[in-house]
Amino acid sequence: MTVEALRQFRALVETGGFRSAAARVHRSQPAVSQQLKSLESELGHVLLDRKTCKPTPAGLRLYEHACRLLTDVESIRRELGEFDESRVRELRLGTSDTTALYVLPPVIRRFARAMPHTHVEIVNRSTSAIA
Amino acid sequence: MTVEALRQFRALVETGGFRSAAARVHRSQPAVSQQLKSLESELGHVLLDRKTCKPTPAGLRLYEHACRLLTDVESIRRELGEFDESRVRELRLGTSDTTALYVLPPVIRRFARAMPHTHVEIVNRSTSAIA
DNA sequence: TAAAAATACTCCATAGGTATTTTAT
DNA sequence: ATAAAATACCTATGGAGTATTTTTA
Repeated sequence: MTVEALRQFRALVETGGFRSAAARVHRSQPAVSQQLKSLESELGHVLLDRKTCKPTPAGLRLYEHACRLLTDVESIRRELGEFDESRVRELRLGTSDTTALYVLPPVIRRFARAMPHTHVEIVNRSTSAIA
Repeated sequence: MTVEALRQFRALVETGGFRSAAARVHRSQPAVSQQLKSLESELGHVLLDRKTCKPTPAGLRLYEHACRLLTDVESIRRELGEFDESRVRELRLGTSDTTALYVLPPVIRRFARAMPHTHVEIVNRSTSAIA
């Protein structure tokens, strides 16, 4: 049972559909299907009625716990986030489309992992404008 | 931030050492080191003083949240577990040492994943005794 | 028949393990 | 000198994606 699975489950219950839930949590629809499936097999219960996308009794119980738990996770993040001292919070970056498309993705991915607290903003303009 | 990382962090705080924490959560010592490291980089704080193995102020806050959250996870498991109806709960298995050593591990792994609620008990005896 | 969910498959990130080095007592 | 933690490296698992099939309204 991962936090991520619970996030997705909450989205399922609250949006009432796999596609909508996927959109809410920024995942693909099959990813949400899979997480639900593994959650169900771990807990040993069907959690969601596939016709109506409404939680079963067991699912409803889980939903309530999940909300509490996720709220708690968010509050941890907020609380420790406020602790923050001197720290770069934002990086603005100007590039051409080509660079943005072919060069940046892996770079940004690594950067975001190394500096999860820095918000990255990318602006695409023509090469000359950027220069 | 995963539930597993929080479990390990709680063990670190409560046992006051990496080796002991690792033993408590059934992981290797480097695994615990790594999880702590990634937790710290995600939350942006040093959480544990490496000399004393005591939590920093931020770590202490996290510890309190972690306890609540983990208790919650356990209560979800317990609550939904009690829901259980007709279900095989135990599988007892007799084998030879050779089979147990060379054949069973991947089989048991798959089985345990597919049937997480069935407790597997393995008894090793000589082939003839098992027969 | 159209929309939604499930399945098949592929790939890659990451968690965990062992072996080893570094650090601290 | 010894014990503990960090680092290096490797492997395997599983989570997520795309493409596709199946299901249902």
